[in-house]
Amino acid sequence: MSAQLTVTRSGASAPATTVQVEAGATAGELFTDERDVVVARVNGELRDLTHPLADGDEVEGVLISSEDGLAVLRHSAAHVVAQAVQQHFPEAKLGIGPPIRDGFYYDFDVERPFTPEDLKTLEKTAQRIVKEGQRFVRRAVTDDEARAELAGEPYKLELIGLKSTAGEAAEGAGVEVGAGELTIYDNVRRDGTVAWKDLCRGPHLPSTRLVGNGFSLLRSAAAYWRGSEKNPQLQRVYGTAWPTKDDLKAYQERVAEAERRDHRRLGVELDLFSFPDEIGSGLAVFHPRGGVVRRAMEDYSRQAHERAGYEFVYSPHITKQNLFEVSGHLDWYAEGMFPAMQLDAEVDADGTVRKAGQNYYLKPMNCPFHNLIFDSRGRSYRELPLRLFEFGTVYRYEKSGVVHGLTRVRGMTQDDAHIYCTREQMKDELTRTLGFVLGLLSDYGLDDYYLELSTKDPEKYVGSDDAWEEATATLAEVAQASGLELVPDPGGAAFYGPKISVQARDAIGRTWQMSTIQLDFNLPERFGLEYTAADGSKQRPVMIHRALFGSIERFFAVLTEHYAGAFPPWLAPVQVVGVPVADAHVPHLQEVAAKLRERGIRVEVDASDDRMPKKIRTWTKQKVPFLLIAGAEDVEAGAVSFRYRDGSQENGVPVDDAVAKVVDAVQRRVQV
RNA sequence: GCCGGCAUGGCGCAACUGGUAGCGCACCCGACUUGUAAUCGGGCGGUUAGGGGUUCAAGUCCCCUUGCCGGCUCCA
Repeated sequence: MSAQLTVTRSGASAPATTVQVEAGATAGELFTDERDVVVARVNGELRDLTHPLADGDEVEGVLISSEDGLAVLRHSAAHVVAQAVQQHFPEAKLGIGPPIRDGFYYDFDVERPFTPEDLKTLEKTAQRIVKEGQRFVRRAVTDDEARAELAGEPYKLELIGLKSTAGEAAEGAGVEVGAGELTIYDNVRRDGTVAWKDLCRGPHLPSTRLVGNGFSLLRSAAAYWRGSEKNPQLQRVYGTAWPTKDDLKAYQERVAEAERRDHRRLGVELDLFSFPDEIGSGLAVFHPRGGVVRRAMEDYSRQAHERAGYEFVYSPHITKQNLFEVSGHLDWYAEGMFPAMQLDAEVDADGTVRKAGQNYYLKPMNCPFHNLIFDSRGRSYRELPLRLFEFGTVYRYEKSGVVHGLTRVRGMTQDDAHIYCTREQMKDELTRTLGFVLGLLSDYGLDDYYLELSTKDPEKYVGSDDAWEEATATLAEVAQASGLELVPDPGGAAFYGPKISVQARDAIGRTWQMSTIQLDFNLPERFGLEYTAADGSKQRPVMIHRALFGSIERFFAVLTEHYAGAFPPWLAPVQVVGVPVADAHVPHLQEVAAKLRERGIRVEVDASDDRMPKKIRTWTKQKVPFLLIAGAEDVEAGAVSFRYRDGSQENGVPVDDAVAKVVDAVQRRVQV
C-alpha cells in the first residue's frame, strides 16, 4: 500500500488537476485555499470535508453558495435549531429536518406548541450554538446500535425501520436516513464534549460557525408526521439560512416585495375586490375597478376564442343529483362539493313522505353540462372538432383552512372549454390547443413557463388502463413536441383523465399553475356520447377539457401580483387621469377626456380641491398608467403633459398626438 | 378538516399588570387657486367581529360562533 494517493481535484472555479496527497488525507485538505468550499463531491457523492480520500478519487469542491452547498448549510442550520429545541424542551422528540427552498424546517413532538416568545429564545440559543463552533462529526452505526442510541426518539426509530424506502416515507426523510448504512452526526464542542447528536445521512458543514452569517427563525406551525393527516401533528419550526448577511437581507427584501405585491393587499388599496364576511369564506365580490380589469381580461379572451373556432354556451349553476352520478363526480369528487339541497319533497302531517324529494347540487365543474349540449341532438363527424366554451361559474367546498385570497376560493368562474373530436383528430387538436393557450398567456404578459404532465392516481380514477395509457402517451408526445421543459407529476391527474398543465413564472420568479389541458376517454363513455362517422357507423368522440386561466379569480390574482398592481393600460381600471394645474385648466382637460372617451379610453379628470402635487400623489399611488397634466402653457399650445408611473414626463404633447399615443398603447396591449 | 395566532370607525394603527375608546389617512364642509408624490382650518364616523360568562368595573380575563393570517393535508 502506497503512502501516496493520486486523486483528481477540481475546485469550484479551478479546472481539474491531478494531485498527490498523503494516505489518510481528507477531502478538506484539498481545499484549504478555498474557504467557501464546505463539502466535497467525491466520485459523484456529496461528502463531508473530513471524508478520507482513496486512491483514484475524483474530488470536487462544493461552494456554500452553490445549490448543493446551500442545501447542506440549511440542513446543518436545522440541526442547530433542533439542538436548541432539545436544550429548552428536553422532552421534545425529533421528527425530520430537511432543507427546503430558501431555508429549512425541523419537526418536533412537544407537549405544547411553540409560542412566538419560544422562537425568540430558540433563535438566541441557536446563535450561541453557532458561536460555539461545534464540529459536525460523522459516525457510522449499525441498525441495532442506532436503535439503542435513539431509544428515546420514536420517530427516528420509525425512520430506521423504513430506511430502504425513506425517500418515499416522507418528503425530506431522505436527509435523515439514506438507503445505505446509517450514520449519526455528533455535534462536538471545542473541548471535545458532545453537545448533541442526530441520526442523519449528512453531509454537513465543517462547523456550526458557518451557519451564523445569515440565518433566522421564521415561524412555527403544525405539520402531520410523514405528511399524512392520519398521523399525529408535530410542531414545525421554519427558518431561513444564507451564506452571508447580505444574502439574508436580499431574501428578506424579496419577501417584503412579495408582500407589497400580494393581491389581497392590492385588492384593498386599489379598490378591486373584497370578501365580505356576510357572504361567507372564499366568496369574492368584484368592485367597479376590479370589474373593469376582469371584463378586459374576459373580453380579450372571448375574442381570441372566437377567432380560434370556439362556440359559446351557457349552463346553470345547479343541477339534479343524477347528472353527477352519471359523470362520476359524486363517486370521486363528493368531498369537494357543497352538500345537496333537497327540493320538492312532500310530507304528510304525520311525517310520512308522500313524494320523495330531489337532491340538487351546486356544480363543481362544467363538463357534464357541455356533454348534455353535445348530446342534445345527433352529431356528425363533419361537426368535429366541436369546441364549446363557457365562462362557467363553479362552486367547490374547500376545507376552511385552505381558502386563500382569490387563489383558493369556494366560488369561481372558469374559462372552460370542452372539445369533442375523433381519435384521429386528437393529437392535432391537442397540439393546436397547447399553442393557443401559450399564445394567449403571452398576450396577458406571462411568457415564461414550463409544462407538467399529471398522470393517473392509482387510487382515484375511472376508465380502462388502455385508455389511460393512450391518453397519457398522446399528451406526453404533444408536450414534448412543444419543446418546453416538461416535469412529471405522477398521480396528479383528475379522476377522468391525465393532463398537461402550464406553470407560469411571474415577474418575481414564482410559479403558478395556470392552464390545464386534459384528455378524457371516460366521460364520453359514461354519457354515451356518439357521432355518426363518414361510413355511417356510430363512434365515440374523445373529449379534451381545457381551461386557460384556470379560474378567472386566480388568474386575476396572478396578474395583479405579476404587475404589482401596475396593470398595462389595456387592463388598467383607470387608464388616464387628467390633472389640472389650477381650476382654470379643467375645461381643457375635459375636452381632452371627451376625445379619449370617444376612443373607448377609461379616463377621469380630477377637478377636486386638492393641490396638484396631491393629485399626482393620489393617482400615482392608484397606479394609473397615464397622468395628463395641463397648465396655462399646455392650454395655450393645445397640448397636455404626460406623467408616467415611474415619474418620467413628456411635456407639451399636442392633444391629437396624446390621444393617439394612449389609444395605441391600449390597442397594442403594451406596458408603459 | 387539523395546529397556532389574530379580530378596535372605510384603511393603517394606539389604549400600563381590567378603571367606561385615541391618532393618521380616507370621507364631508370651508378657506386657498397653486407646474410634477401629502395646503390650512373645521366636522362626521366605533354598543372594540357576534353571542354568553367572570367582576363593583371587560377592548383587555374565560367559553362558544363567525371571519382572517401562517402552516399541514387537499386543490383550479
